[in-house]
Amino acid sequence: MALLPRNAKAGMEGVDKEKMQRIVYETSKGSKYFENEEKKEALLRQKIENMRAQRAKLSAADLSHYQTVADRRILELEATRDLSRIWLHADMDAFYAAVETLSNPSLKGKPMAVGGMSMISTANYEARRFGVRAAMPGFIARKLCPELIFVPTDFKKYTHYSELTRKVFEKYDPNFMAASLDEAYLDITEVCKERSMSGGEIAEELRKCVNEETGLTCSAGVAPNRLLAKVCSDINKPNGQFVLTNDRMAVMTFIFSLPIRKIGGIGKVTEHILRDAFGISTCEEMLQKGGLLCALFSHSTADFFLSVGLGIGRTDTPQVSSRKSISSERTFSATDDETLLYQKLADIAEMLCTDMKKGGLCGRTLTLKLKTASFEVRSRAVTSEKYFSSSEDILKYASKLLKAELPISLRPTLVSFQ
DNA sequence: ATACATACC
DNA sequence: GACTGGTATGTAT
Repeated sequence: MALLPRNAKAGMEGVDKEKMQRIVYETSKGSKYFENEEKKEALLRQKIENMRAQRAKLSAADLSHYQTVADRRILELEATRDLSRIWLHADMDAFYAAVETLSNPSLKGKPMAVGGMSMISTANYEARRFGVRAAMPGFIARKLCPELIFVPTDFKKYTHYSELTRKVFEKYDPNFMAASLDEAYLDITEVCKERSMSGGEIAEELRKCVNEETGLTCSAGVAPNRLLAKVCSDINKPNGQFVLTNDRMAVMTFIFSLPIRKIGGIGKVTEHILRDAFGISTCEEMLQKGGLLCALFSHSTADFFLSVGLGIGRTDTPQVSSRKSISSERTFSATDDETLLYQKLADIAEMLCTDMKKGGLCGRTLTLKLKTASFEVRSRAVTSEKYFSSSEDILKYASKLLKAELPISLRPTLVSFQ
């Protein structure tokens, strides 16, 4: 059985999900992509089996030891709980699609997706009712919704509107953290205090202001930390908000019934592992099974799981760290023509070099990412003595890496690390 | 340092 | 017919 694609998004009530699943399945069944997905799922099942076996091997003494470890760690984490800050997570509603509708109002009310036949990056709410969603290939989306309108991606436009929203965010928190073009975290503790307003009142005002400045709507979550604020912004999407008060009991009540998949950082795979190997589906169960988690996961992963169970997240404002990598990748139809592969590599090297020059960046490690015709992904890296940034250097290292892989049928990529 | 996986938008 | 692209981070070796 295939894994479910992604979170069911808002606006999907009263829709024939089974029929949609079947269309998605029928459309991709038998493809190279599908075969690769099945292979990955088999590996995941294997990994889960291994974890179940490890779990079964734990003696009563082990279990009691790790329970003690978990109990102590829970107390330590609880001691770090900070309820003094108010965080707001702002999330634009169907951002790219909404921007495109703004510049072409005739799209209003019609199912529409931003992207093309190979991939969709955003679907508006009308399209979501048909099961169309981000990260779905366009040709499948069109099967789900034959009248779907496709609009090509235009990052310049989205960047412009993103800047408008950021001017608003700045007024509430000059140090706000941009998470992407359409999402940001704001520490609104000070502004709440200065203006004697609640987090919810600030959120209402901010959303109204964003709407006036851009014509777009957004949703907001207000909570004592960023992890919770992010969960909250999704609750009353679109054009809504949700406030979680700075009260330990309120936080615990909220988090306990929450499915773990709602938490940022817990994706499809982690959800599957925790459910099938440990019977964990809600955040409360993270705490209840804390001993097992401490026994079978690394220190940092177990810590993350336990803090999720406690509803503890980051409340600090880290200074903006410099970027750690820059990459350029392009997927093309599979070929084993070596001359063509080198040509593609040169093109990507050129694009990467352009981006590096633009950012005034250079790197020491070059990673060549290869996608085979069967959708398998490989990476090969070299680290040089000195930093480099010229397209000649990039191509020199990349060619060497590619040469070692030939002969091969590829649809590749190129990455450079710092 | 390298390879690969996971996650997020 | 067709399943992205950019960045960060975790885990294992």
